[in-house]
Amino acid sequence: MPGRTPPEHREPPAYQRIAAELRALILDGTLAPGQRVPSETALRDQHGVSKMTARNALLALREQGLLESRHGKGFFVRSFKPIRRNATKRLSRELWGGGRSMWSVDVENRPMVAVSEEPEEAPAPEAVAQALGVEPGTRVCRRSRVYLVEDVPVMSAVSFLPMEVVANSQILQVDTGPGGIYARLAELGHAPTRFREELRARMASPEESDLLGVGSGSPVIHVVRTAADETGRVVEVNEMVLDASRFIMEYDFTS
Amino acid sequence: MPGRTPPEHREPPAYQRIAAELRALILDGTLAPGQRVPSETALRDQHGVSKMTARNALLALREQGLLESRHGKGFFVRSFKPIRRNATKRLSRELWGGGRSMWSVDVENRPMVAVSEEPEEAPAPEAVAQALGVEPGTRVCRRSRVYLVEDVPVMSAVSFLPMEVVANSQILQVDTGPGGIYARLAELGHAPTRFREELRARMASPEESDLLGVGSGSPVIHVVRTAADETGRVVEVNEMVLDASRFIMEYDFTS
DNA sequence: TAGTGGTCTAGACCACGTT
DNA sequence: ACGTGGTCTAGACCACTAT
Repeated sequence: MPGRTPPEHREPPAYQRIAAELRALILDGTLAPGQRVPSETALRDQHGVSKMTARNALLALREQGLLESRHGKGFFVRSFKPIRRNATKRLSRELWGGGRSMWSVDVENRPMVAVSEEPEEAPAPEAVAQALGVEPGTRVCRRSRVYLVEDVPVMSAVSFLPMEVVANSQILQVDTGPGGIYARLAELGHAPTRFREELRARMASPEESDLLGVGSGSPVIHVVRTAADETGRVVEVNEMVLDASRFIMEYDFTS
Repeated sequence: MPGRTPPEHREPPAYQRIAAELRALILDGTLAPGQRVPSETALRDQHGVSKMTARNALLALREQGLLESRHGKGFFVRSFKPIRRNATKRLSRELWGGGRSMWSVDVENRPMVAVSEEPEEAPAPEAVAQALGVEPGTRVCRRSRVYLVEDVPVMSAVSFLPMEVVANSQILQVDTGPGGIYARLAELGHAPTRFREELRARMASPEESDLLGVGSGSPVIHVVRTAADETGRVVEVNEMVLDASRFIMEYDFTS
């Protein structure tokens, strides 16, 4: 006879009870962000369950984004200090006067620094080629970079630009100079003025969770920004992958 | 002596091998969306592992959003037929002429129908009160609804509107009439013209995965839309939770 | 009744990180 | 050496769905 706890009518499973208990401790602040939670063995002893059941409770919370695990160290309460990213800066002040926003915790914007790879000439992926209006496989300028906040990567971005536009410009250098890509595009007579951002949320792939340092099973935000100049010519396609737990995306617009 | 497979130098765990195998079958279409994948016991026999290990492979894929499970029926390949939601309709045609978008698969927009609850007068939650510019706890009009596509819920939305604005209007009825809330607000002299959407992605809470019918561990998109009239007065705060696997969010804007 | 997923046990060994 | 998470076994029983 296995030592099962006698199931009362419609009792939730043990791992959920344990998870709920920890969840409460996290939400009321008893377990603070960054802090270690009781280990698998500790929970096993405390609750008189097997190690697997204790572990299941922790996994459930990790899946819900409340915990992260570090091999050999423990499970830790994840902190959510969101970075506000407002794509429509020009409009926002005009419309809202700077104030008034939900989730207004932690607005102090810590600096975000970009670490760029060497730009390269590469064939355009299918979808990018279509957006740029070139034949699939056409060679385009590819710029890849990772953004860090407090030395941890929070976002990766890959830009694609048509070679005819950027040829012989500083955009082909690692350092694009003051104002970045967009300033250089403006000097080339292709100032980007029209933008579209397409946005999805999904689970991080193994590579992405590795790159962004988030646990497997964490969500990411996948953004494709298409930028066109005044004539409607697409001059940049920028594919971004963001650690969803660190960002709030803001868009302002009018009727 | 337990019957472990002898670990070669740096071999990936068995459940990951099995998961990778299934993943490949899904990605190359051998296992089509909606189709059932081999059961836990089938995988156990096929790969000579324990049931728990087979199950772990399936759970990993579920966590990555590739599978969903139905108790007593099986694990099924999830289908991704995205719904495009363009919040900035007015601008989009103007800027992009209707065409050109990434992820352009499955654009045929299946109709989305709303099922509304009876509107009610309720105290405004903290954040909502702040956005509406009223005292916390002030009673406001609360409209809750669920949106269905092909009879499955894909999004829930709760709107909050100031009582002074909507008093004695059709907005307090279940059926708001042609054009919906915004048309009524316009008639009341408060046509919403300025919008902000704040957007986060995170794991679904247990209640949300229940409501949206997504497996535990699926991501949702959490949007708060703030709408103001010409004078800048906030006339609606709309909190939406979307099944992330079903939506592509589109925003168009200018420099 | 049979097959499926969901929970659970009581162990085991491995890999990682710290002491 | 020790504590931690990560993987795994060989069973068991429960709950749900179908036949």
